Amino acid sequence: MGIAERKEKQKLEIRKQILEASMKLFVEEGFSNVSIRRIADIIEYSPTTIYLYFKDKDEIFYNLHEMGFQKLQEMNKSLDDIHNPLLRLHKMGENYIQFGMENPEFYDLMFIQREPMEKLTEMGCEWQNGEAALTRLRDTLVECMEKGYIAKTDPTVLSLSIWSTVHGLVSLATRQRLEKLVPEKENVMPMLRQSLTWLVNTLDISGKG
Amino acid sequence: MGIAERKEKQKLEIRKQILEASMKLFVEEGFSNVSIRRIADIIEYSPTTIYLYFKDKDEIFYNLHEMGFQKLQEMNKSLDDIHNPLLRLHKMGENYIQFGMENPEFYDLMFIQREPMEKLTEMGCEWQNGEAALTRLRDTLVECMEKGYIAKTDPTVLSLSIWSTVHGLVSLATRQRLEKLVPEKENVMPMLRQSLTWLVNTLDISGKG
DNA sequence: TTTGGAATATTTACACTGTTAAGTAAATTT
DNA sequence: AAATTTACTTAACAGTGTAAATATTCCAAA
Repeated sequence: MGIAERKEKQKLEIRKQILEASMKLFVEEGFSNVSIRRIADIIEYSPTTIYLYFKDKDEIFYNLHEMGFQKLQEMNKSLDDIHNPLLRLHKMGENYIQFGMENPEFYDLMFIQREPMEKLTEMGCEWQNGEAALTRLRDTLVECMEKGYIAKTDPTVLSLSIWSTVHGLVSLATRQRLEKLVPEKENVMPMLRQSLTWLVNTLDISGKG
Repeated sequence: MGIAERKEKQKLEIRKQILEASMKLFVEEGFSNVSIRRIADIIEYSPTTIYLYFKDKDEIFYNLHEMGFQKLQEMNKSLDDIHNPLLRLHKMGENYIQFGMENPEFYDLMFIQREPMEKLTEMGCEWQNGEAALTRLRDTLVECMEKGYIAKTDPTVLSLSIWSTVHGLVSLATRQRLEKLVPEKENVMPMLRQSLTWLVNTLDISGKG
């Protein structure tokens, strides 16, 4: 059936348009300025048409949240080249911080806003993207332990500790909580990096007998 | 002038009523359910009256944010009894985590939402509460270093690292990002504690020559 | 005691928000 | 060509924060 197929494609095309318009608003004007009506303006359809393609606004944000993970994943491709697992861990942390600071709105959606997670449980499925990222962290940590770069300990606890640290760094910075600790804007990123370096150095036992 | 004085008191009284109503809504129904109109319903005034006592909604939230810090400060009074600075650091972290998990809405306002910080720069003043808390952390760390409990390093960097870790723990937990890592709800708090314990143990060099 | 003015409170209104239900026009099938 | 399905729009509801205009209350001076 050629017609049904074409229709299917048209439907996907409009879906794509909606997401692109949302993304544009989202990146250029931030989370709070993405409204159904403004999306509708951009794609030149009436606001209610959007509901024929997405259940509600949160479903749009859920999709944007997934795009964010794709972006991060892309950034992390370079990690495969790093054989030393501790160096890889360090670079992984740097990428995470850089991603968060350069894409604060995406970061919000991925790790701060409640909506995407609620959508997830509503749809009864798993947080595949987040879990994949977490698994990568954990695997790297286990490798570090096996090769004697860091002390042996519960990998889950350690994953949580490290993720919390980098997430804490990014979210405190993007939510303006570091203005006293780091008064000048241009020093924020270096400071976050220093903090991460401290963490990795503290973990490192390879040079300590 | 007895009359002017009484009027002053009445004005403060209504201010207090507004804040109490906001707090009630805030604690019982959460951030997003605090609206000017609902506050007005509770205090039995028209919505616009509120603007005679607060410049805008964010100013109300700014005040709630300060109340949150008072609550946390109250919780931290017990810290004075702990002479061992490393133990004190540990307890400080536990209090922080407990406060965040038990008062997620306050925590939001204090460390996640952007509004209170924007209000702050708008008013041209400092984040006294946050800074005071940070100073306590830093002082404790310096004491730990001086007494040989932890390795000597830049106290600012270390303050940031530790704060980031505990903030990361609380915010990932309250924003539903740990559901894969810690599937059962009742295990979340213990897990956060374990993560903190790992951090403190890693810092501790007192038993290592 | 009455009057004028300041302080306080309310009404009305604007410009938004997400979302639903009903109505319409076009495309496709019968 | 008529009937039916699909795609889309219009109108509407129930909210939101907030500004301006209006009304009311209160107190001090004439």
